Amino acid sequence: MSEEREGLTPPVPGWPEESAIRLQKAEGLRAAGVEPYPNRFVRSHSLAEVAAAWGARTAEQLESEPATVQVAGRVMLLRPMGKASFATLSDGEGTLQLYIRKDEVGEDAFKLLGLVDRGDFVGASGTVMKTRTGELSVKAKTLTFLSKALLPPPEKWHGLTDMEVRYRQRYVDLLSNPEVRKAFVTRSRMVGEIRRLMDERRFVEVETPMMHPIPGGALARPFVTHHNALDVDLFMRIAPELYLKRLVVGGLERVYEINRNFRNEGLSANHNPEFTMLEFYAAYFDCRDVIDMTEALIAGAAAKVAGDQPLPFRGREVSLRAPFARVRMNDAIANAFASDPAAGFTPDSLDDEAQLDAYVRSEAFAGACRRAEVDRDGYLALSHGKRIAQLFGDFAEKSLWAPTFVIDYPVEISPLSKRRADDKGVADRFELFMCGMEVANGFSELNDPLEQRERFLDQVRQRAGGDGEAHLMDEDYIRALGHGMPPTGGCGVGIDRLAMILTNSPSIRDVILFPHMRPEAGRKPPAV
RNA sequence: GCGCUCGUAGCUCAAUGGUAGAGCGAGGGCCUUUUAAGCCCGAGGUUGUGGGUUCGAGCCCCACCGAGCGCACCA
Repeated sequence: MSEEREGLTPPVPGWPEESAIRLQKAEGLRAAGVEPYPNRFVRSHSLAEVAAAWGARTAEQLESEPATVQVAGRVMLLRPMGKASFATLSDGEGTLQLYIRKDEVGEDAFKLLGLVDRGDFVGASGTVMKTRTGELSVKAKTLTFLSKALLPPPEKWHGLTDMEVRYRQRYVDLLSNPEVRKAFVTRSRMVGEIRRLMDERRFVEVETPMMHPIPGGALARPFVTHHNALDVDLFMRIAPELYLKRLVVGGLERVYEINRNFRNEGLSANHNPEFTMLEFYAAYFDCRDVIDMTEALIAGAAAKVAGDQPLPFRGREVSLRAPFARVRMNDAIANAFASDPAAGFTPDSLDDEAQLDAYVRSEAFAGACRRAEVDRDGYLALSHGKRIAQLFGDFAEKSLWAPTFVIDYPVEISPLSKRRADDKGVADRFELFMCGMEVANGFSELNDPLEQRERFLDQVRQRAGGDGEAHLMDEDYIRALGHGMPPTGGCGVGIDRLAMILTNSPSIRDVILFPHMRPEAGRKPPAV
C-alpha cells in the first residue's frame, strides 16, 4: 500500500499529503457513481430539533413508536467498529450521533462509508433511537454523501489553539471550537436587542456615508482612499456624527446607525482599525436624557443576552444592572490623588490653571508619574483642558471597573459638545467607562452655528500646531446648523467592547470575526 | 512604533549544545451499541526564513517574517 501512496501530490501546492488521500476518496466515490458534491439534500429536522423532539423519550418508547427523520451535518467524530459505525454529526447548532449498521444500510453503502472522513458532510435517513448508554441517535437506513473536505480538521480533543490560525482561518476556529460560535451568536443577539430597544423608542435606523470628503465627528487619524473618476481623495469615516446631526436638522428627530468606523491607529486587545459603533441622536434630549437612555440600552441588552447577574470578565466580575455610577471628571481625578497629600488639589482647585500648572511642574507630580509609570514630560506641553483629560486618563480611568458615567469634560477636548447651561467652563458631556474601557461617549450637541464655527477654527489652529487628530473645518456642517438644529442629545456606543463584556472575551479580536492582521508572509497583494 | 515571550509532523505538545519524539489524525489489519471507542503494524520533519558561532545548533548570536502579551496612541 505504501507503494501506492508514493508520489501522492496534494491537489493544491502547500496542502498536506492527507489532502491527496482525501481527494482519492472523492474520486473513489465518483467511480462508484456517487457524487461527492451533490446539489441538494432535504432535511426533515435540524440536529437540535431531533434532540428537542425525542431527547426525553426512553429507548422503549422510541422503539414502540418509531420516528423516521432525515438529518445532515459535518462528521466530527467517527467510531468504526467492523460491521457497524458511530458518527457524531454537527450542524453548528447541535450534534447528533448516527448509528450505521452494515445490515441496515446494505453492503454497498457500508463500503462507501470507508470513503468518509472526519470533516465531510453526510446526510442520513433512519429511525430515532437510543443506544445502550442512553445516547439519542439516528439508526441510518440510507446514507447520502453531501460534501468532501479535502483538508483535515484540527485535532478532535484539543481543537485549534494557535491564535494566529484561529483569527486568520476563522472558519476552522468556528467549526472546531463551539464557544467561538456562541460568542458571535451572543453578539448578534445583543445587536438585535439594541435595535429592538431603539425601534421601541421610535428611532429611525439610517445609513450615512462611509467615505467622507472631510473626516469628522471624532478626534482621530483617518484612512485615505481615492476616487478615480472624481480624482479626489476620500477618507474612510472615523464617525458618522456630523451626518446624523444633519438628519436631525432635516427633521429626522430620532435617528441611529449601527455601522463600522475606521481609525488609522494601533491594534490592541481593545482596538481594531475598523470597529462597530452605535450612534444615536434625539431632538429634545440633553446630556442627562442621553445618559439615561444609554444606561437603559446597555443594561437592557445585557439582561437580555447574558442575564441579569454579574458577568465574569478578565478575571473579575462586573454588573451591568442599572443604575450606573456617575462621577464628575474633576472628582474622579481628585479621588485618584486623595492618598497623595502632596497633590493638594480639590475638585474645584483643578480648575485653577495656575495652581495646576505649578503642580504639574512639581517634584511631587514627577514622583506620582514615576509610580504610575506615566510620562510626566508630556504634560508640560499640554494646555489646561488637555491636562485635565490626561490626568483622568492616566490616573483615574483604569480604576473604573463598574459601569461609571464620567461627566463634565473640558470644553477644549469636546469641540462638538454644548457647554453646561449652569457651568460654561465644562462641556455638557459624558463618557461611560466599564472594565477599564471607554464604552460610550455622548453629550448635548452644540447647535449654535457660530460657536461651532469658532470651535472648528480653534481646532484648525491646533492642527496647524501639529495636532494630527484635531478636527477639520466642515463648512457644510456649519451651513446645516445655520438652518437650525433643535436642542439635541447624542451618543456613540462601542458595540465590540460591549460584546466583549457580554461574552467574557478578553480581546476585541474574539468578538470580530475577521480581525485585522498583517498579511500572511509570501502572499503578494493582488494587482488592482 | 518600542519592550518581553513564542514559532518543532495535518493538529496538540516534548526534546542539558551530542542519533528530532509522543498523543491525536492519516495509511494497512481485526472488531455489529461505541462515546476522545479499543487492539496490532508500518509511515510521516529543510525544527518560520536567511546568515553566524561551534568538531557538532531545534537549543547560543544577528537579521528578517509572523503571532501573543505589555507600553504608547485611541473608542
